[in-house]
Amino acid sequence: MTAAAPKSPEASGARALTSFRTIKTEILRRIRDRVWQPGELIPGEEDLAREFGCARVTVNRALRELAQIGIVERKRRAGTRIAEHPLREARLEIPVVRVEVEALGAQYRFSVLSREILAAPEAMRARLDLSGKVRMLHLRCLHFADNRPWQFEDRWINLAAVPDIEGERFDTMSPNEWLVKNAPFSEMEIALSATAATAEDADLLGIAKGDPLFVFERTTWLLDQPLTHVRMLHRPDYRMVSRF
Amino acid sequence: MTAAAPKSPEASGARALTSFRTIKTEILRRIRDRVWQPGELIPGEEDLAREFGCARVTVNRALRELAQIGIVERKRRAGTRIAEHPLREARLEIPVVRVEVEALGAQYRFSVLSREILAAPEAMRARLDLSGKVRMLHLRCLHFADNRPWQFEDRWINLAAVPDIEGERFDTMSPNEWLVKNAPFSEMEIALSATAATAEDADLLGIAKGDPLFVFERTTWLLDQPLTHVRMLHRPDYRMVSRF
DNA sequence: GAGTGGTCTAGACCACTGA
DNA sequence: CAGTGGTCTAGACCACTCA
Repeated sequence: MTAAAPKSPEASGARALTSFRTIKTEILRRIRDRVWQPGELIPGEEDLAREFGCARVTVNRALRELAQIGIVERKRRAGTRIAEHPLREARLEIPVVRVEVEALGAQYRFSVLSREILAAPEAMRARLDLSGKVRMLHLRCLHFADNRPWQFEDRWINLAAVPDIEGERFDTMSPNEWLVKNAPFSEMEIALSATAATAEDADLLGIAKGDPLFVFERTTWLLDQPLTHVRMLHRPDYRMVSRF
Repeated sequence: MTAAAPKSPEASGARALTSFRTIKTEILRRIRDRVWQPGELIPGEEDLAREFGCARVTVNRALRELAQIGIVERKRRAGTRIAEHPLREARLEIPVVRVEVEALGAQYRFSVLSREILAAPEAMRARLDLSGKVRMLHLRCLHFADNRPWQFEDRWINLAAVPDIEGERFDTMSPNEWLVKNAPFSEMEIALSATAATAEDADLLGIAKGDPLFVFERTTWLLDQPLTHVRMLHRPDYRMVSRF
């Protein structure tokens, strides 16, 4: 018997019947059809592998991915059970503002309102888990779609972690894009909220003071070293959507 | 040689050195240290496996997970390259409102403002990819933290997909929790935005008309069958945070 | 202590796609 | 059409945890 050949009779000539995707779907079906109820313990990997006529690793991958999205909960020794409270994770695509604007068919433009290098203020040090004296680059930018203000960005960058950015003038590439291109990260914290536009916000974004703004804050790290913190304000008509 | 024993000399007695986690970290390190630059093609799985002294599957898992979070991009035949625009995904935990409130040390309470069964309005059918005559349950609920309004929820439920909910009175369990417990889903769409409180919103949430509200909309499906659509409004001081 | 999931190895076939 | 990633098999050791 060859390696990839299915073992179960009903699967003859139909690889897909024992693929990890098929197993995921079948498990979802059993949950939907109440064969397995929330909170219920389901058979172990070994048993399922025997039932599906596949290797245990294949069942493992299916269950691992279902656990990742919160459909089942797995514990050693305790086994796998259908999640009672599927505290699911939503995945949000983090857009590059230029790409986002251009995807709407609008013309993208940005402007750097201010640029200064200074010691990190206490609040920023706390937010980034930094201590001691830290030089940071503080930038304030406005992004436009067809010359209409689209997003106001207030960013702090840890120069110790991203030294190359100190010489950048951002004539053609926005700080956002420069960082995306040159400073990959492995960890991130995001916070979403709504706030009322201050007089300055309103002036910059071309809206009225007190109008609702969508706030997107993001902090990133690479291997425990903080890179940047950014606060982005969007006009009231902005929607962040994700389907998966 | 036993199955799990590492092959590389430096790994003797240190399994972890060739684990998929180690490989992920090492790849991130190389990106950080500019050994591999954005856009660059990195060695194939086979080569890396040889270099790290591990099986190709192990490298595969490391790279697959890095691709999942957008650090690298993979294509058959073309190989794996460091992402130029790491359009990363943010992961947001979707909270059960009761759990969220109780986590703050506050007392949770909810109230069903209205409950009606009716044919789906056109807008809702479109949103849920439904056609024809569809019976839906429409619910409006208010959630409290220590008797202070916390969230206003406007929900539509597809009775064909979740028939058992028709008899529910929601005396003790909120619709939110009932669904979480009884109607697992496999697909979801979320939309985040900010809006100004209408007079009714303001009245319900105990804030002023025009105050900024954080809006969280969610639609869920199980195996292509739409389950529910919900629009949740939060008071201006609400923040949705996630770190990973 | 024993059972379950977590992970690794070695080898293989296959699908896709870019040179 | 050849090379790369995608995935599967079979077998194994190990870590954690619960009874």
